[in-house]
Amino acid sequence: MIESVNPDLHDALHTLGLRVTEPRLAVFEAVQSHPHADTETILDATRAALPSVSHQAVYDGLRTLAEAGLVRRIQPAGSLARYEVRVGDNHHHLVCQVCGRVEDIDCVVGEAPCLTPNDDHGFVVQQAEVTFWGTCADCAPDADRAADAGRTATDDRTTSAD
Amino acid sequence: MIESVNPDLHDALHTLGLRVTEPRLAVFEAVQSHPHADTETILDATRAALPSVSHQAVYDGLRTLAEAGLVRRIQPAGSLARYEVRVGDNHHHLVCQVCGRVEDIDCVVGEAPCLTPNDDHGFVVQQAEVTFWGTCADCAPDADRAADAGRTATDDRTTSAD
DNA sequence: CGTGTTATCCTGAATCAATCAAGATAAGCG
DNA sequence: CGCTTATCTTGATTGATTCAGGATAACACG
Repeated sequence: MIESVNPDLHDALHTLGLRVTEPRLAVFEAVQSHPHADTETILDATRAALPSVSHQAVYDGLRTLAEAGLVRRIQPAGSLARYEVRVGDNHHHLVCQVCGRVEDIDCVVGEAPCLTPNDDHGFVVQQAEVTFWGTCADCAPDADRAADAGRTATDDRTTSAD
Repeated sequence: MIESVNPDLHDALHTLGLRVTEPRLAVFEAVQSHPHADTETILDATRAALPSVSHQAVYDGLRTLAEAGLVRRIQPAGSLARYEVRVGDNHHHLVCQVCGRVEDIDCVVGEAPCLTPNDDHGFVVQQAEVTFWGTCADCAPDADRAADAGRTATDDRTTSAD
């Protein structure tokens, strides 16, 4: 039922010693076609291709693919887990504080060195994750309306590395 | 039972039209003395000062204080909600992927401009949050042992703005 | 192409942080 | 000091995620 058998994915799973199963392929395609979708959306999308797939197989597939590095799991504070297939390409996220919508930020202005902590507290740092919090265009009108009551000069504030 | 009645906190609550209650003061002090603690730890710490306080009052107090901007709620992926009293001072976090321990990073090397997205997708960006993922000193031995089996040149990789 | 091993999936139940609801209490104004 | 109502208490509920045991099928091997 999976029309496009992704050869790269097949090989990647195989190389990692993981079995190539229909649920896994369907879950991967669902993530691919629904970037930043939460688990329930992935579940629905997976069932569109493989109607009989179980709830558990999708959870398990997402975890396995994430651990294999084939999908990336993100979870902005207060949000459900979300998944995407873009991995290892140095991008970050922009999250709407109103509706939770997520967009990709290909890179930040500036170079990687700016993402080095000044004191690593003895940690071995493996990754720097940047999340931009804001209000998306669709939700902006609501925010404007709500803010109209108490608009002040502080609204001029835009990005701050807070 | 609250030995040190924080005058600043008292005023801040009052100015915001919020009532100054023992549970709120105790919750604030618990957060202050247990940086990055999760809700259960805050609950226990609050009860050390105010034994009869309810579960709900602590949840409510944390939410109220967070909405008032008096405490900051952070929630690294896969972790429970954590709280801290440092607000508005431009700092970020370093999270251990093994034990979940959180440390503060006062600032990143480089300037705020490096934390401006290159394409805001129509969002009004209010804040940039940086989370460094790594392994803390206490957990490092475990990681070393686990990695010994398959150590490769890629282990040289340190920070990347991934 | 058969066969065996076991990773993976399915069904169904459990977990548990967090939230909701309704009545009781007390903060703070006049 | 008394009134209003924000806040707290008690108790139940939600809901994403995980756990468990038996059934199925991927794939290594002969």
